[in-house]
Amino acid sequence: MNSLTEENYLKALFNIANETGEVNVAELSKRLEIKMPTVTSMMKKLSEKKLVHYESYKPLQLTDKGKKEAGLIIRKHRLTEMFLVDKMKLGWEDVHDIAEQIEHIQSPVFFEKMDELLGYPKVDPHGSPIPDKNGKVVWKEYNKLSDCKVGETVKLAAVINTSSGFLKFLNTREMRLGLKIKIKSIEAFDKSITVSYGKHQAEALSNIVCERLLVEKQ
Amino acid sequence: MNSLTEENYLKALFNIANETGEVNVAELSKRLEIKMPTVTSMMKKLSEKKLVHYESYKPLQLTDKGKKEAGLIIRKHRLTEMFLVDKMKLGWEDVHDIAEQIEHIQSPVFFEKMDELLGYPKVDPHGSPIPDKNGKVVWKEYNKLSDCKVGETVKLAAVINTSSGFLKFLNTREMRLGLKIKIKSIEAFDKSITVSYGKHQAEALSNIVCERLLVEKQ
DNA sequence: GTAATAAGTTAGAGAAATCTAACAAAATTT
DNA sequence: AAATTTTGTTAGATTTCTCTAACTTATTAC
Ligand SMILES: [Mn+2]
Ligand SMILES: [Mn+2]
Ligand SMILES: [Mn+2]
Ligand SMILES: [Mn+2]
Repeated sequence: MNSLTEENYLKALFNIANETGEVNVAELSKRLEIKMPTVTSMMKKLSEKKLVHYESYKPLQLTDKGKKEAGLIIRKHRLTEMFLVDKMKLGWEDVHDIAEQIEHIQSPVFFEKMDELLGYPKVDPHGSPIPDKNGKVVWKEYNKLSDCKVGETVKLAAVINTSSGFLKFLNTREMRLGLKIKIKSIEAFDKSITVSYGKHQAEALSNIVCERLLVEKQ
Repeated sequence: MNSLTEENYLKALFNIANETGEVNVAELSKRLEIKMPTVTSMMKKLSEKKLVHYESYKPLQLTDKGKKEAGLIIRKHRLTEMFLVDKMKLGWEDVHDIAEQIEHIQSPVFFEKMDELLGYPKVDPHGSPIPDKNGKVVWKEYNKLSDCKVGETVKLAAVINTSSGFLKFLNTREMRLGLKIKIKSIEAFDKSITVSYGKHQAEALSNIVCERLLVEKQ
């Protein structure tokens, strides 16, 4: 059994590896807001437990065992987020902080019931894939809205940044996952994009926003 | 903010006081499965935080502040149990261990939503009262089934022992809260009681069982 | 009312998770 | 290639929560 602290390290290792490929002590330290010497000693501990491959000055790597355990924690996190949105009617901007806590609950039956009630969902409310019961996760290849061309019609599939602030911004524009979006024009100067969707005929979105919206081409 | 450990001490103090009136170090130590010297030092700490009145060799007492905080944790516990049974379709014998963990979740909105979805319940699945938003709890006066007379018809209102084993036993006899039970006879020798209810015409219940069943007279 | 037992405290130590200060290695810049 | 900066490690201390051993106080038994 891993402690809550160890679980948070595993999850961070898994997430950073999925985002940037390689994980180093400095990045992990920044992500967890824990000083580097503390991270180093935890890496030694997780190495003892065969969850991490650790060698001084080398990039950090989860073992297969570590990947599986991390995947299962993320599974609990994302199932929880889905449950909170679908069954408890909380906003997608409110669920992350609660899921950060509930992901550590030890109770297979609790999460199996969640999964069942939700109808075995494949993605969470932010479009992130839910790892399977072996902790395995398959990422679909999406495009950033900022990489699309004028005239294309795309479907909003996922959001990269899941900060409450960003999600609340999307709420004000009535943007939801599954939304069909048409690219009307792109401003060369600042790469902002004007799109139309639903009742919105011409909504201007900054490049910063468009880089955080993942879409599927139709 | 109190730590998870502190919360568990507060809750135990509250529960023991409600069961037996007075709380002493030995009882608290037994309940929490923590050695007495550890309990003593935690009492000093909680006393510092104005949550417990502590004097050497005197009975332990929660302050008003301590009672409120304990009541609010128990509120979260019992709301959770109700949610797990009513909304997640888990058995009343399965929910306590999960609630023991979820009661420590920090998220007012999460528990308010639970309360709302449940329609502001007053009791949990075991018949225990749910403290209000100020941590206040009012116990109804129930009778033990073992104290009833032959010929009386009573309603099952609560169970005292909420161990999974006892609740599974009640399941095998199809006994639920709200059930109307008629006392048919009492065996003088061992104080076992024969009752009828639902489809059950004559079910013999040992005194040990009857002492754990709280009923309301009709 | 003394002896035995139970309950409670003090003292000291250990595990887990964190920190700061100082040093060492690696990468980057010039 | 030397200097500088970034990254990572070691050493030692701190906080929280726990324990055991030894001692003290209170209660119960005789
Ligand atoms: Mn999340
Ligand atoms: Mn998510
Ligand atoms: Mn319970
Ligand atoms: Mn209960």
